[in-house]
Amino acid sequence: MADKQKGGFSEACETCGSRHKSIFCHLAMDELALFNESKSCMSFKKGQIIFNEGGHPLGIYCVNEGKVKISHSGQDGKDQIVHLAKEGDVLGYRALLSSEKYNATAIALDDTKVCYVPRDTFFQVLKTSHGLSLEIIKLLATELRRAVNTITDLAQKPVRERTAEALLFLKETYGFEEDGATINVVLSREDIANLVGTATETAIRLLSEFKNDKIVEFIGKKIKILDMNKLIKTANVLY
Amino acid sequence: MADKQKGGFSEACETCGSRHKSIFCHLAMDELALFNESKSCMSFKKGQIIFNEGGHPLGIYCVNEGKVKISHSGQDGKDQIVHLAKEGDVLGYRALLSSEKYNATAIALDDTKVCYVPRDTFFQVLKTSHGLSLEIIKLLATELRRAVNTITDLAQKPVRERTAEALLFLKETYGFEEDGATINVVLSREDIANLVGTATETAIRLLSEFKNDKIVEFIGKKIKILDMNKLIKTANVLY
DNA sequence: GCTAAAACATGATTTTTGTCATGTTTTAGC
DNA sequence: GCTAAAACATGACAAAAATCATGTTTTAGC
Repeated sequence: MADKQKGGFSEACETCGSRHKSIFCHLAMDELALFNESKSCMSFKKGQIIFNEGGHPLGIYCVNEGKVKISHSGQDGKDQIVHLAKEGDVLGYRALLSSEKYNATAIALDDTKVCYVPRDTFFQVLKTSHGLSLEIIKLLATELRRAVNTITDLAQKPVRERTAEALLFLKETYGFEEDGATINVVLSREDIANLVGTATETAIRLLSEFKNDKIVEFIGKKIKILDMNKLIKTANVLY
Repeated sequence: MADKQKGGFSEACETCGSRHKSIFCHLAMDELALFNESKSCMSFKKGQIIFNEGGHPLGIYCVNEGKVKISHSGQDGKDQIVHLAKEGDVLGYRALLSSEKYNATAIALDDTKVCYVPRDTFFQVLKTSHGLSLEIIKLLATELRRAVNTITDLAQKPVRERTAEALLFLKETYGFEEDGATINVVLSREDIANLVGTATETAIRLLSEFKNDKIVEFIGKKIKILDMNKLIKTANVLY
């Protein structure tokens, strides 16, 4: 199990660096203090489950460090990756806010540290903080727009374009290494396939093609973009 | 152009029947009065555009009567239908809330009556009404879950299953006629294809197959479900 | 360092789906 | 009611993508 602790790596919510990147950026000091009193800090090793589809949400998770994939399971058990989270991202809020079970599973892609804010504290602050409501509304609205764009892509674009687009998305989400070209995340080919929405073999083949076309190069388990223009062209997006 | 008027078919927001089905169900009387003062009533004929992708939202639309398709345009101009609205639904709120341009176009499927609440009034009420914030959050959260499920379907299910599912969705959204079997909406084959996410010819072919399999029957421009069990099985969903 | 499992790779084949072509039916406007 | 346009339909074919099979490489655990 994950290491659940009150002390450990944790610092106070009031001084937390991740906060400024999150929906809690505008909270007042006394509201942050409420969070701080009741929050737990948790560490998850690579591959560990943070929460599970079908489970009941009892709080929200704030990613402090690390990377998390959020995937939704189809009928035959095949996963579709519907979100990739990083430091500053909040997880599990959608289910909590609509009083539903988790509609997806969150798994750490890296060693990950999260702060867990229990349900009651979250709602208590939500009740008084209109700013938080608005931040949540904005976040949901943005996610919804992204989802609609993904729907259109899945319905209309061929797998090759979507695969190229996925690489651009990974770059947007996790950025580059110091070399300014290697995408800073490790995903298996299966994960990439589940992000693109295709068979694993197809994803492998297309990535090999991209390599042959000198669009990308594989550096260990990471992908380095050699020709951004070609990649954008292959993805068929305005950039 | 649409007939924009202050009087006409409109009744007061305070007594509007559609309100109870909408996110405005918990508004106080004085808040409703604010809406009522500033709202416009508009009528759109079948096929008319209510708002256009890329345009700037200046208010929200409350559907009073009629049916509306909301579609997002792909690169090659092919539309993807991302939502179907009916009485009580609110349109255009996502773009307004995230201060973005419209990400989709709304077109009347029927002769449709809407109430238009200008931006400022909406935000004024939103500022004071915590209940409205929560309703909007719930609505967005529900839409987001639906979108995630659609994404998984598009990525994983074959067109035949998705087409059957689309018919079930149309039934859920618009219900049956008095006969208890005919889906109460008229959509062209192209619209159905754009809802399913497939080519028009493929949608036509699959619907013909469903007819041959005695799953559905075509009554004029409407679709009658003859064998619900078979349809559910074809859609491959738990129901 | 050895071994089993997982991940990656690639070929062959089949299935699914889209595209193109063509013809018929229905609808809307004069 | 006539006519043009749109919608519907269907066949033939091509392209895309999934599946199945098999082999190699890498990784993780003892």
